[in-house]
Amino acid sequence: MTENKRRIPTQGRALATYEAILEASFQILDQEGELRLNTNYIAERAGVSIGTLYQYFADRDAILAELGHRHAEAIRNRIAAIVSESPDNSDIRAIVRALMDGGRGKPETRMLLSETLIRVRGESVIGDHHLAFLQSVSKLPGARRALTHEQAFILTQAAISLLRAAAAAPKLKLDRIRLEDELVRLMESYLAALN
Amino acid sequence: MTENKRRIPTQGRALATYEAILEASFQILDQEGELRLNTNYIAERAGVSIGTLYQYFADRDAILAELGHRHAEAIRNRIAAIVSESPDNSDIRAIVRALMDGGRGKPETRMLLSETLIRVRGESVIGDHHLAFLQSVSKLPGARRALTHEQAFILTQAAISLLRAAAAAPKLKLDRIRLEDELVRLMESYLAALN
Amino acid sequence: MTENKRRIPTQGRALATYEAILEASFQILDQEGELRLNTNYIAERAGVSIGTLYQYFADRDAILAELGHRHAEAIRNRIAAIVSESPDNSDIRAIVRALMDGGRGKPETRMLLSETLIRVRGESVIGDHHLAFLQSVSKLPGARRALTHEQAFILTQAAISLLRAAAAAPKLKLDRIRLEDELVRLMESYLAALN
Amino acid sequence: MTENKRRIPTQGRALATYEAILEASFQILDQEGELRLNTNYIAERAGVSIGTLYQYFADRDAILAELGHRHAEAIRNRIAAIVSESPDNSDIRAIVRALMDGGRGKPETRMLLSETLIRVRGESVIGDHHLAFLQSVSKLPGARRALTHEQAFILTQAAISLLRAAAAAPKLKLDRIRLEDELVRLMESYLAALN
DNA sequence: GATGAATGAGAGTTCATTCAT
DNA sequence: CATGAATGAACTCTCATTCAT
Repeated sequence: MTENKRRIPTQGRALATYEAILEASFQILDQEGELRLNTNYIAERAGVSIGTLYQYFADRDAILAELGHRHAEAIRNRIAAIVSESPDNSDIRAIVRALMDGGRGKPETRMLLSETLIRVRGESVIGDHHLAFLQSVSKLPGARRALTHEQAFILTQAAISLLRAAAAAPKLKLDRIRLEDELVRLMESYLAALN
Repeated sequence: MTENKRRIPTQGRALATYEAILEASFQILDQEGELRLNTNYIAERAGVSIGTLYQYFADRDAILAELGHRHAEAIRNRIAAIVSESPDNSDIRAIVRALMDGGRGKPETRMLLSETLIRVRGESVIGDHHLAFLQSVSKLPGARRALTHEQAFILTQAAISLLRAAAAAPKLKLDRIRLEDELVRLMESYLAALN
Repeated sequence: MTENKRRIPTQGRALATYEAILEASFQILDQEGELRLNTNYIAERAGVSIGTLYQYFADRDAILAELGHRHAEAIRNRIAAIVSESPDNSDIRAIVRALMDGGRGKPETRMLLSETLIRVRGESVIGDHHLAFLQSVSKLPGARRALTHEQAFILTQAAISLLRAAAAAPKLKLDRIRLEDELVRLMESYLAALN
Repeated sequence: MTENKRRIPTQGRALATYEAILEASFQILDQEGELRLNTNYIAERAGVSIGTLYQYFADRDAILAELGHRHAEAIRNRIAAIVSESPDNSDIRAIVRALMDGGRGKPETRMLLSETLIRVRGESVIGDHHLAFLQSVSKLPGARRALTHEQAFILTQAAISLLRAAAAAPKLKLDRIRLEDELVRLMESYLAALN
C-alpha cells in the first residue's frame, strides 16, 4: 500500500496498461533472464512509454515486488484450494505440490520471484506464507502443540528453500517426482518429531 | 585454477597484493554490502591500482568466486576437523554447527558467498559440499543404505538452504541456538526416516 | 538501416541531436584526428550527454559508419550531377575531380571516412561505388566491352586508392592539379588498353 | 637509426631476444589480428619479460616499424633479384609479382605492415620504394623521360595501393592471376602514355 | 495522463609503460 | 641485463530515472 508510491488503477485503460507492464516484465524474466529486465525494455515490450511506466510504478523494484506478490498469492490460493477441496485429506504432499507447481514460469523464474519478494518487501512476505502454510499444517493430525518461532520457520521455509536450491542448480537434473517424495518425507518426519 | 584467467602468484609482494584484494573485497562485502562491491572501490580499499587488480582476477566475478571458494573450504575444513577430533561422536549437530559458524563475516555475507560460488562456478561446488557432507554423514549410525541423488541433495542442502533463508530475513530475529536445535531435529528425523 | 541498432529520429529535437552528434564527430575527426574521437568527447562537443549519444548510435563505429556513408553519398551525388549536367561530355576527369573534391574535410579526413566505411560496412560499400562509377564510365566512348570483376575493381578503385595513398603521405606535398592530370592519364590509358 | 631509441643488438643472445620479439609480433599480427597485438602479449609469446621488450624497442610503434621495414626490404630485394637475374627481361610483371608475393603472411598482414610503416615512418618509406621501383622501371625501354613527382608517385604507388584495397576487401574474392594481369595492363598502358 | 528525449553517475576493462628489485 | 609487479589514464557502454512538451 504505502510501498507503491503510485496508484494502482482499478478501471479500464489504466488497468490494462498496468497489467501490460507486469505481463511484459514477467515474459522478459521468464524468457530472457534477469539481466535483460530493465525498465526501458519493459516499457517497450509493454507497448507503453517509459514515462507511463513510472506513472504506475515508483521504481524498478516495485514491479518486481508486485510480480513476487502475485506469485506468492498464487501459491497461497493453490494451497487453500487443495485444502478446501479435501479438508480431511489435506496433507503435506498437497502443500509441497502447490509449492512446486504453483505460479507461472520456469522454476528459475519462480525462484527469482520468491527471492525478489523477500528482498524488497522483507519479513512481511514470510509472514504471508506462514499464515497460509500454518493454517494448512495446523489441520494435520500431527501438529498439535504450539510451534516456536524457529519451528514455524523450518516448516514454512524448508520446502521452499530446497526447491530454490534445486532451481538454482539445474545441472543436478533432479527428478521432480523423487524430489517431491523426499520433501514430503522430510517434512512428515520433522512434523512427527515435533510431537 | 584454469578458471582464473590471471596468474595466481606464489611469491612475496604479488601474493600480498592478491590477498589484499581478496581481503578488501571481503571487508566491503561484509560491511557495505554487495552493491558497493565494484572493482574500482575494491582496488582503492586494497591500496592497489585497478590495473593490478585485473592482473590477478579476470573480472569481478572471479574475485567473488575465490571468496566463495575459500568460504566453502573453511566450512569443509571445519567439518573435517570436527569429525576427525571425535570420530565416534561426530553427529549431525557438529555438521550443522560448522555450517552456522564456519567462515567469516555476517550471516548475510556468508550466505552471499555461498550463493555466488554456486552462481559462478555451478554444479561442481555443490559436489564439493556433497563430498564433505556425505563423508561425515555416512559415518553416522543411521545412514546405512545407498542414497538416491535426491536424498543426497536434501541431506547436503537442507541445512544450508534454511540457513540461507534465515540470513536473508534478519528481521525474523531467529534465535541461533533454537534454530540449530531445529535443524538438527529436522535432519536427524529425516535420516531416521530414510531407514 | 538495420545496422543502426538505435532509432533514427525524424522529428524536431531528436533529429537536431542526431545531427549534432554527427557534426561534432566530423569536426573532431577533421580537426583533431581519429585518436581523439572517443564517445565521451563527441558527446561533450555535441553538447549532449553520453547517454543520449548511445540512444542514437549503437557504438562508436556506427557513428563513423554513418559519417562514411554520407561521405560516399556526397561523392556519388557529385558524380551523378556532373554526368547529368553534360551527359555527352562526361569524362574521366569529371569523375576524378568528384573523388578529389567531393565531401567535406581535409584529404586525410575524407580518406579516413572512406576507409572506415569499408571497414565497418564491408563489401556493400564498394558495390555502391561500383554502381555510380560504372554507370558513368559505361557512357564513355571507350568502354564498350563487358568488364571482368578485376577490371571493374581497377576502374573503380585506382583513383580512390591513389588519392588515399596521397592523403596518407602529406609530406610528399603532391600537387593537386598535376595529380589530377596523372590520375586522368592513368585511367584513360587503361580504358584505352581495355579495347 | 635515431628512430629506434634502443640499441639494435648484433651479438648472440641479445640478438636472439630481439628477433624473438619481432617474430612473435609477426605471428600475432598474422594469426590473431592487430587488435591482439599488445606489448604484454608480444612479450609473453616471445618468451621474454615486458621489461626486456622495452629494452630493445622504444615503444609499440617501433616494433611495428621494424616489421614494416623488413617487409619493404623483402619486396625490394625481390625486385632487385628479379631484375638482376634477367636484366633484359625485367618488366612490369616482375615488379607487380614481387609486390604481390613478396614478404610473409596473409595479404591482410602484408597490407597492414605497409600501412604501418607509412604511418610511423612517414615519407622516407615511400622514398625507399621509389628508389627500388624507379631503378627497375628506368631500365625499361618505355621510360625515357624524367618523371615528375606526381608521375613517380603513380608509378610506385598504383600497384601497392590497389593491392592494399584488394586486401582490405577480401569479400570481393578477386582472382590473383587476373588481378596481376590487370595491374600489369594498368601500369604498362600508363608508362606508354607517358611517352 | 502520456510521451520519449535526455540525463549522467558509474561500472567494467584494457594496455602502454615504468621502475624497484 | 632481465624481471614482472604495478600503474592509471582512458575508454566504451548501461540503465534507472526525470521532466519539458
